[in-house]
Amino acid sequence: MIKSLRGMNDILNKDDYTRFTYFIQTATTVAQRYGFHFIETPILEETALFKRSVGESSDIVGKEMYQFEDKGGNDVCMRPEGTAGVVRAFIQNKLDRAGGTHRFFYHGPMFRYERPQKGRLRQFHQFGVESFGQESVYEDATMIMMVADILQKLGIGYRLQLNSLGCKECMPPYRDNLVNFIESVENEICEDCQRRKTTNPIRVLDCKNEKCQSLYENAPKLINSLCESCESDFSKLKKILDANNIAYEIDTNLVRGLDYYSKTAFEFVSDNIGSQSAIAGGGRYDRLVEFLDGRPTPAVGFAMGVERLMELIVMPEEVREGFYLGAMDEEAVELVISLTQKKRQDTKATCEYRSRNLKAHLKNADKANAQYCCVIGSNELESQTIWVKDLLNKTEETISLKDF
RNA sequence: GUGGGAUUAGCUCAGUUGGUUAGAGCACUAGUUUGUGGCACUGGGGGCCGCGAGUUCGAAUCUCGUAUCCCACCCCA
Repeated sequence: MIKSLRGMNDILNKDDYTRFTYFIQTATTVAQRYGFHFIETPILEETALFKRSVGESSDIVGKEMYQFEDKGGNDVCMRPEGTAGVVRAFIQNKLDRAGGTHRFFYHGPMFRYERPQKGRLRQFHQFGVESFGQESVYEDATMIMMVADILQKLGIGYRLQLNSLGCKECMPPYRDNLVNFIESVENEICEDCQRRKTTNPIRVLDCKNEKCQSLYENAPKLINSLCESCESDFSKLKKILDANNIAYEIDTNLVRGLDYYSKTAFEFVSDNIGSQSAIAGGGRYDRLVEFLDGRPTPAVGFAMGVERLMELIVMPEEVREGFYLGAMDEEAVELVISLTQKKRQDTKATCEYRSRNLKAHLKNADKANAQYCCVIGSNELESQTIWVKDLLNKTEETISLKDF
């Protein structure tokens, strides 16, 4: 038997597909209310796009990409995340030159060659949004409120972690400062941290090793080294979140794994889905458009992990809807099919192709979760009527076919 | 990539010190006398016991390999 590849799942059982579609519908509705519109970009992109945007020092690009040469000899990758493609499309379509604000939302599969675990798949789905052209930190706050809105509508509890990664003014000096500090304790830190020192020094701060953590207690903190503009934006952000009743915790060790982030960084985490606890994450990336050869354009965005959210969703109760039709006489089957077809123009309608007794039809209608069970037997056929029972209100009537 | 646990019906799981035709609940399907659903009762279908080797008279059960899922690390949504 041929099976799906490791870490790549089908979404086909009822619990999965109802949750998946409910999530996409809910998130789409919210994003549209915030004035975002749909964008779809290719799954396959030139490898260079991800190397330049996500960053070669990141694990995602360094060891997790589905990268190969296509038949035309191009070095291509299946997208490991969504932002790079949207930024590429933004620049390619010259929206960076058009000016103004451009807001997009997208959803689709992403690919990372990781060791699978609960909440960590090789093909997984993200819902994300990107906003271009807004320099204001209020846009960052709006992003966070949008995530909170979506989660609230889905009945999902969360903790929000917040940090500022600084900008090109305050980050580099801080980084040098931190590297100096790391060198001062270099002999005592773990191997991973020694590697991080050169690849991505900020990452040492959230090392899980207890010994490292105790050494880093005295490490310089970026939050205390922010420049005036970053400091003021971070205060504004906290203030606006306070004003809108969004609870958060400052996590000075929060470092997003993608190199393009600056200033605001945030992560929504859940304590109920195991160790892969990040359910949404995002932040500002003011320099990425320029990195990818566009005109400098401020931008901010986030992405949500659909599979991780799915099991947390509190699903609304299923409601009875539409019609079920059946025949109790072989002669009536084709009439039933035509009537079902007619009903489908306005609502959900299903029918049974076999002629069955009334009890069987009522059972079927119940299982199909229809509100109305409609049956035609020999009596109805003769009088050109149809028997209709409302399964919800337990009422029934026989009506003329003309009025059905 | 490293370490650990699991894998038996569509789903959730039993299965004795290795011993006859491998079980249950749910789900599916058909009936319970002829036109009234959810409930109940009675039948029925459905298993290469993950896959491949080995030990044995005999393996779901023991050994090894392999695949997948799960847990932790790592990483991140």
